[in-house]
Amino acid sequence: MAREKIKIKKIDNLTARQVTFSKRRRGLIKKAEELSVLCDAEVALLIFSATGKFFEYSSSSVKEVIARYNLHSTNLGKLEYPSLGLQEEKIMSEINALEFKGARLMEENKMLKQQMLRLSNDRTPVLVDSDVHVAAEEGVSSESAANVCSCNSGPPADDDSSDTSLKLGPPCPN
Amino acid sequence: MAREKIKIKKIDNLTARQVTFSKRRRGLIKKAEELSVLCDAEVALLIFSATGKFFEYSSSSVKEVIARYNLHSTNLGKLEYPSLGLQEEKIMSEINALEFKGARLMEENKMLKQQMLRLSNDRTPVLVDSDVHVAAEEGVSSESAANVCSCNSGPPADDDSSDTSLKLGPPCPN
DNA sequence: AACTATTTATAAGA
DNA sequence: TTCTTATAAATAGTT
Repeated sequence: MAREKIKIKKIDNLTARQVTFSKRRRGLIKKAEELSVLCDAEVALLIFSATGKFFEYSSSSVKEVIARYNLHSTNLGKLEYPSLGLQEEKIMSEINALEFKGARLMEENKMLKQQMLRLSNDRTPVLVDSDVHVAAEEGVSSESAANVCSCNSGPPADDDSSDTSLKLGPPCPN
Repeated sequence: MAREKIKIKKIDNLTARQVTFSKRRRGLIKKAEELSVLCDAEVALLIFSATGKFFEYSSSSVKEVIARYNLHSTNLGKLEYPSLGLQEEKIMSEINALEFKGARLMEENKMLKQQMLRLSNDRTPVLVDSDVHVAAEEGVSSESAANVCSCNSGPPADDDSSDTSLKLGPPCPN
């Protein structure tokens, strides 16, 4: 959208892609904030870079918005429970919890398959995170299988975290 | 950003606010999609209008992105609940279905870990979660590659878009 | 990180 | 809501 028009497809050049990611991420977050302020809307924006770095914006707190999302999708979505009284909220919580577990398992599943691919393709040894747990046995533990994704987790190696405009909800302890 | 420059504060006039919401929401979602495509990023955007209408965009599925978010942040508190004496068949079957899906995923993940362990034993030693008992049974059928895909585009969502259910492959015997 | 030539987004008005 | 259009913003390629 500047010197030349571009096609919306994955940018081949890595450096160019990272630069564009940085620029557009800022622009997107700015616009998300403007929308929420101008129109009194609740907005949550979650972004994972290709290398696994995480960025977010939320007009309130991400957890709040997600909770609202869950209420919306569970209560108003596919399942129509016409006569559910308020006291049945706990059932909804249970369903939410189960859906969360399912989503987590899918995520873990995805990562396992990726690891598997690497294992079967690479000749070089692959370091596999040792605490990949099935996160649904009993209360989902907090020491999740988080950082199995390509990049090591650790403190974000922020290459361009010169962000000043992020209004974060709850701090992200990662 | 057009005929006149505006201040980023809540728009007083209701109609103007709604019009702006509509326009900017579309623009925001478009840019979210462009970011995810151009830069190979995972993006989820949740929007609630002031009147409670819900809009979303996600490069994969919202639940997946939220699951990933949860891996990065501290897990939500366990949603516990006392015994509910519910009779609602629909609810029970829904819960059963979710539990079944969860069990399947757990089982599949277990298999994946076993395969991975076998694979790595055949090659270079790799550190694998220890609570996987390698019982080397029948050759785990590789099942459908169901959930490996990660980037389908969310719908442009002009009204209430939904689809929020877990997408699982067809049931399998193992 | 800056700089701009251009493309986009969009505020007002119809 | 949709379209039009003048203007503000965003941004692709360059330095």
